[in-house]
Amino acid sequence: MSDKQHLYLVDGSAYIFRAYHRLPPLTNPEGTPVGAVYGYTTMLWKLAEDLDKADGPTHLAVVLDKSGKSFRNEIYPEYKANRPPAPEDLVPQFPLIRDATRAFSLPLIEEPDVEADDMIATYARAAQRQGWDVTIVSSDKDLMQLVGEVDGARIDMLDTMKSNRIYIPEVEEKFGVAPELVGDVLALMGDSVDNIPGIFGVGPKTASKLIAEHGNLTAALDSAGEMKTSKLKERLLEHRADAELSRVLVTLKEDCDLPMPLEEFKLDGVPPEPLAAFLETHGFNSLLKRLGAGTGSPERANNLNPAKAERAGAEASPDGNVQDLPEWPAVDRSAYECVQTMERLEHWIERAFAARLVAVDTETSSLDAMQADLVGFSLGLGPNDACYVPLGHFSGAGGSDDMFAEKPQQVDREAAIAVLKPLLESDAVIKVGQNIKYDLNVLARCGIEVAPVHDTMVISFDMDAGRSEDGIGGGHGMDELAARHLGHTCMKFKDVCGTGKKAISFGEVPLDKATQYAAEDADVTWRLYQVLHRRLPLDGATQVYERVDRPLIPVVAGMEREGIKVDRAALSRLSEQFAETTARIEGEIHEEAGEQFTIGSPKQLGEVLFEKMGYKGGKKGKSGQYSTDQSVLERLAIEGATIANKVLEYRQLSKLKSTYTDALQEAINPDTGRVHTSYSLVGAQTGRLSSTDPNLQNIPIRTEIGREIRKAFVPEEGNVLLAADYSQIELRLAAHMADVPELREAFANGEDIHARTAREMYGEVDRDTRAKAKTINFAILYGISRWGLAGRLGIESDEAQELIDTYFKRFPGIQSYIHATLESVRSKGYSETLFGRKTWFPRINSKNQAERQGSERAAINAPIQGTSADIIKRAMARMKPALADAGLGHVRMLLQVHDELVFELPEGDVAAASPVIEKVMAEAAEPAVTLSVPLGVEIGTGESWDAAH
DNA sequence: CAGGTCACG
DNA sequence: GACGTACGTGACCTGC
Repeated sequence: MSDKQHLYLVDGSAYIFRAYHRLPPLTNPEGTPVGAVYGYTTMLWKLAEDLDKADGPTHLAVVLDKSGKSFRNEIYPEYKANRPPAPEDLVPQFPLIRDATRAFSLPLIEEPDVEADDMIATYARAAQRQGWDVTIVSSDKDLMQLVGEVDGARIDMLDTMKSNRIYIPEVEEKFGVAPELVGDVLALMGDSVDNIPGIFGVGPKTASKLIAEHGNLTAALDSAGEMKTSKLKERLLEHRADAELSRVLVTLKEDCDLPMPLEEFKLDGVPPEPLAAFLETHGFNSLLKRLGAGTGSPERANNLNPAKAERAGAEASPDGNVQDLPEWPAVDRSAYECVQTMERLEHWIERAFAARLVAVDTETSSLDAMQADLVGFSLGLGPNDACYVPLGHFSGAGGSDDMFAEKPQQVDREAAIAVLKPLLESDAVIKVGQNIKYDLNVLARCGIEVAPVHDTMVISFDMDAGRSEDGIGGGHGMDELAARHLGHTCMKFKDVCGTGKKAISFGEVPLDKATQYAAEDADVTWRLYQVLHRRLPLDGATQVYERVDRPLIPVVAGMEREGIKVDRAALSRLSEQFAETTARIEGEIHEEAGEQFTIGSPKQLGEVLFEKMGYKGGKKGKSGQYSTDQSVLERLAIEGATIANKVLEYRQLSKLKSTYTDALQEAINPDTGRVHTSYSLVGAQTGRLSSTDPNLQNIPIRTEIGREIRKAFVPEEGNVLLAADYSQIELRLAAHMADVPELREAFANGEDIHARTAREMYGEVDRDTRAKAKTINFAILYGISRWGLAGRLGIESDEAQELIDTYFKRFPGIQSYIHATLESVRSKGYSETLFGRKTWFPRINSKNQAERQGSERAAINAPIQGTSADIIKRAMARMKPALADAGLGHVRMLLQVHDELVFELPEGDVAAASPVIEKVMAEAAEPAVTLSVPLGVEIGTGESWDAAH
């Protein structure tokens, strides 16, 4: 046996985070949480036991991070800037970790302003130079750079949680390159935990491939020039500097000052007294017993550690620790538990309380949260650590209420809700959902007010709106997110419930299958949260998520539950009236055409108009079909085609009937008697909400007949509807953002903005010039083109160009705003609102002109439309507390229509509520943003939505 | 399921 | 030289 020295360096800080996540929340006799300490202690115990083995330590030291800044912060202030604070029941364990180390009489290295990794690297190299072998007790990927041999002295790593050694082959397997190139791979990948940028969109796979192919980082970056056009190429070229900075950040500092010479790390056995005292203090009785016996294997010894938790910990992921995210075990649907007894349910709920963060998903009988019955719910606590709790499953025909239906063993519904409620309402436990607004509504209808919440869908939207990965798509649905971020394919709902006529409700799904599907959702949601949430600060999206969108989730859920009353009888009368009129017009059209045909078919209509009847008109689009839209028909009408006017009227009425008067009656909820829309928080790339089932954001208003439909939206007896509109908010924002003094001044003075524009452009204001100015103003907001403006104004395109030139000359701020916005979007890939909301434009540099120009127009509009959306969202989030403060807690906010909020309130409260609503809306940008224009708010009230305008 | 059309901001 | 021609949505209808 050689007398070769072998130094063990324990990465204590990394270990305790992992132990914290892995182990159950034990407490010592004093009530201090000690779960992580216990894990740490058993780990040291195990190392100490190896003392006499061949490969065991002759020297050992524990290295801890001490708070402070390292050299990395000097070159990159954002380094580790997004680290969340340590969980509050881990904080008191840090000093205990030191106590534990001292109890083992082990040297402890803890230097201010030096990171543990650098200290470990320095000691490891120093020992290696002396010909010692070194084992680094850690699984930190950054440290893998050190692995290897110099002159017969080896550095390897030991992951005690997985009990495996990491040497060159293991590193090569993980990174696809030799250890000395690991830093280059890391530089490309980046690290969201430490806030190391890397190259966005380049993950471990691409990074190792590039480095393996080109040999090093510089060569890999240089190769981008020769690559075929691709996302990757763009990213490599654009973010080269980030990668180079990252390379410096991931490089370990190997020449720190050594606070203690290596020789002092010599192990001389563990004196039993201090250790015994420590074990006793914290109630680690089984270890204490082993110590008394002088032998034994600490890893089996625990009376603190419930057997189940031990098992779960050992099988489950390393943990929720970030460095190990890619090491999660694959989704294993057989690992999920179907909870069928109260005892097991209480166990899960206890564990969820301890975990402080739980993924929640409800399974129901309907996609409509306001009609859905709760069929079951799932909880997720970690990778493959998830359960499904069936509540309303049944088999056989008749439905869950059928007394003949067979029901599997399930927890009693009311009892389950009773134990679930404290968990879901606890301030101390974060509930994570994918589109959790849905679950909020379902559960609110069960009497549970879920809070606080996170939503993986919204987090994704706030970082990645508009982004589309090649081939995968850019949506924010769970299946897509799982594919994109976890490389996992989710079980499809239709594989569980079938599709079309054969579809069954989730309650009919057998429990084993239901458990696989439902618990997987919770598992995947938990994983997505881990991956996405920590990216928020890195992507600069924390502000928008925390200050705009996250607070909005419960607010919008509440609005959906409120719904709005519609006058069914009035809608019904309109439907009848529209039916009669369309029938009459249909006859007239057929007569004029000389044949029966389907007027609602653009194909048939086009053929009748342009072939049979011989009107002139062009083909359009790839389909080769005649266009028969409004503008075409209006042109024909001017040319004397009476049939065109009839078709227009027919179209208008059949649209109003099918989309509104018929559909809205159908949409009345039988339980509440009101119409409940569903808002999508991720529907519009710009950050606007969208409304579906039914869409209450496109209720007619522009025509007299259309307004009849608005009249059917009414308050309850004794109440009124109040509509509060931002006036010209997008133009105001344009005036602010583009810094146009004339327009700012006009808004400040309360002038008619289109008239002011007309005065600036034409020198005089009349009906005609004001109308033109109005068109031009809107054209600006939407990204102008000479042809587009020409089409709208009915002028030639060179004349339109002159108008545009005049506009830019009068308002040079607008031109430079557009220029600067486009330049920024071209280089960064995204636009930004005043509140930091990003919208990505992946086609902004497309070679396809139409594609590129389309992106350019959208990119000009997005900051303005998006800022407006941010502002009204902030107003919405503040509205309820502001009203409550004014003693108006009963005022109900019902609808949002982009620049308008609709409320229902007792008539007598209008005078008190109006100024509160106006103030909240007018001041909604503050204090985050101070606008140079006032935000005007117009308020109206009435006995219908129409009357409130 | 895509395309055309049209309702809204 | 052709491309399409104002931004953002959702619902309904027809016809493949």
